[in-house]
Amino acid sequence: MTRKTSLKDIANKIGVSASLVSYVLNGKDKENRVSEETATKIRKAAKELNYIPNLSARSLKTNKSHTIGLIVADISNPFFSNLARTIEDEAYAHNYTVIFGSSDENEDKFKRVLDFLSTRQVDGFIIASPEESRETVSKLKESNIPLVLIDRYFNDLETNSVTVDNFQASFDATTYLLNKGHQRIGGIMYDSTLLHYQDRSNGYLEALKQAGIVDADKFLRKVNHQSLQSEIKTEVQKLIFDDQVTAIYFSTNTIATEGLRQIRNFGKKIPDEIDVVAFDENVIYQFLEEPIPFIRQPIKEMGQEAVRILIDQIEQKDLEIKNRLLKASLEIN
Amino acid sequence: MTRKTSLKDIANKIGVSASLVSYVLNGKDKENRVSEETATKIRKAAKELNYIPNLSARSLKTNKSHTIGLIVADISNPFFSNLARTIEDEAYAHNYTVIFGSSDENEDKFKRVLDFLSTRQVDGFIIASPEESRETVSKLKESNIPLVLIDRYFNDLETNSVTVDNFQASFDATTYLLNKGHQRIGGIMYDSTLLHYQDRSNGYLEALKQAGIVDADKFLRKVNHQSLQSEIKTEVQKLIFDDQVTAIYFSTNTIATEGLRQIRNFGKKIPDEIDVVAFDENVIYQFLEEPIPFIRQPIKEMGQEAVRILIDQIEQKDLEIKNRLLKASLEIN
DNA sequence: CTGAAAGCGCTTACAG
DNA sequence: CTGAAAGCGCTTACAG
Repeated sequence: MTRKTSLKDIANKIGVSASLVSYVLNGKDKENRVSEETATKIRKAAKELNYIPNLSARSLKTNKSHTIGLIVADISNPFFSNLARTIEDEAYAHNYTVIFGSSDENEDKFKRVLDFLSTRQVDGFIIASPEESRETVSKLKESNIPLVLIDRYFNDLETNSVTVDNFQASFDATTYLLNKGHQRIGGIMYDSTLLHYQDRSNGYLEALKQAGIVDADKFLRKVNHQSLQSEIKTEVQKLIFDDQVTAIYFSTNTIATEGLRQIRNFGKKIPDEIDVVAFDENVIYQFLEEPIPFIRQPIKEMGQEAVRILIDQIEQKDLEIKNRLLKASLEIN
Repeated sequence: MTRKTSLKDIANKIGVSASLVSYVLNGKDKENRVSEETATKIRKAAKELNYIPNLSARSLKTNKSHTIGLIVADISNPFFSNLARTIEDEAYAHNYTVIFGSSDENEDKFKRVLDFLSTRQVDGFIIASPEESRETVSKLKESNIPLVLIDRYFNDLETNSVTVDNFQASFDATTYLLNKGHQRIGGIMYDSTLLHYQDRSNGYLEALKQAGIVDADKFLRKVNHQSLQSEIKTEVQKLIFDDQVTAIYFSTNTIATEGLRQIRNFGKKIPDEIDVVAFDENVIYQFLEEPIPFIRQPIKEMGQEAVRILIDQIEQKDLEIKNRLLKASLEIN
């Protein structure tokens, strides 16, 4: 295992100083008035010696790692893995690399992942913050490391964020059902303090209220993350048989998948007997008797925006705090 | 933005040398006979000053980054995102961090990602190599950086690998259909030079041959990655209506999803009119009239093994080349 | 038990 | 147009 070639090796080979090699290989030959001849020789030698810069050394000197830390709830969740993919692409395009960690929606784990990645000299973070993580994020912000929240956000915490208008999307989804004539519309949501989930509840409730429905929350059901399957089963059963709803709004991908299974499990036809709208796209929708309407989040745009905002701040091109609120659209087949 | 505290800050604060601080904070105080008293003072000061080691500096010195480069076909593909998750967990458990890139099954992109990550001082790679990448992987191997292939492999290229017995799994799946009395069994595969896909074809063919079926390959269909949807539609149609098959084996997740859609699209009942087995698990199977049998890959084990082998080699604990062939089991509900 | 020193491979202000 | 030098923050062999 031979040592990798360094700047100095190149410098020695052609008899110039390391400074010149550094300037040339970093494209700063013009501004440092390196002669074209020397520059050419350097580039040639670099190629011949198969030079790969040592980024640890560069990092140490410049205090920049060109690495973004991405923390999501779970990289194996399709929403987040798709987000990760667009973030990867955008980061690579800017010559940044992505290092990731999953918080499992758990504040403790989140803190550990954050600490771990902080050690790694990341230049900035893109974070989908879990419940109860306000303090941690607030501290992170105070440490002045660039930071963009994605998907989730906090009130009264001035940070960059890229989110979707969950309220409006839920409002639209519910309105769609109302417009089809439904009056008894169930809504299944996460029992969570995360604001973006609350926005979904509120959008649903507001649509019902504006339609003049009294006790708008009487068919709103909250389920827990940990006991999702059993709770959804119970709630779907109650909504259908006790509450006699004619439609249900499922406020997340996971809830929809389980909810749809249960509706069929209870022998009800979708959409004829129970009409349905879901948040997020899912392949399974194509395996129902009829494809159902769903809310599509602009995942690509979210990832791209987050990376752009972050890199602008890392490179100090734009330090203004940005809050991008993107639109999620209801897709009706 | 104040400068982060360094080893020297701690050393100065309590009036010792940086060496001692380094020893203590790296848990080498015993072996370097640092006095318990000094050690305690150092640990206390480190905590007070909120010391975070600069890993770039450490990397530069030790030539180790404690970072693993993961290259898959596409991080947003469920198989790979699940794999990524187990790799993340196992890496974190060993104090390693994961940096990733997607090759899009494209050799050029693969090379670019590899070059890009190589620059980042990764200690080793876990790679799901795309078609035509033999040369690139071979060169990488010669550069002596630790490397584990996952999911895919090459003949006559001695590298660590963690793969699944695709031949046996396909054989089992096909045998399952044969045992149910099917004689005309279609098989839809990728048209690919990747060996693990060919193993799947071969397992299917071998099962048919052993069952005494002549022209075993007459219902074997190969489809292209890029025009998957239309080709599968055509092939499913031909298999059902021209070839009168009574069962189909779908050799990947993606092929199965589209294939199942098409069977239903052509009005055939699963499994009564067309029986089916698929490679890989998928939520959609629960949305069919009856859940179908499928081959489950031991994703967690694959990820864990790959990380363990890699780290053993990085840390030179075990330099022997390892080829782990794991079993994928047929799940029948 | 402790400290001084070298050096990892870069970048960059400075001098000429 | 070019070179010498300092220094980023660590680790570690060596001396005492």
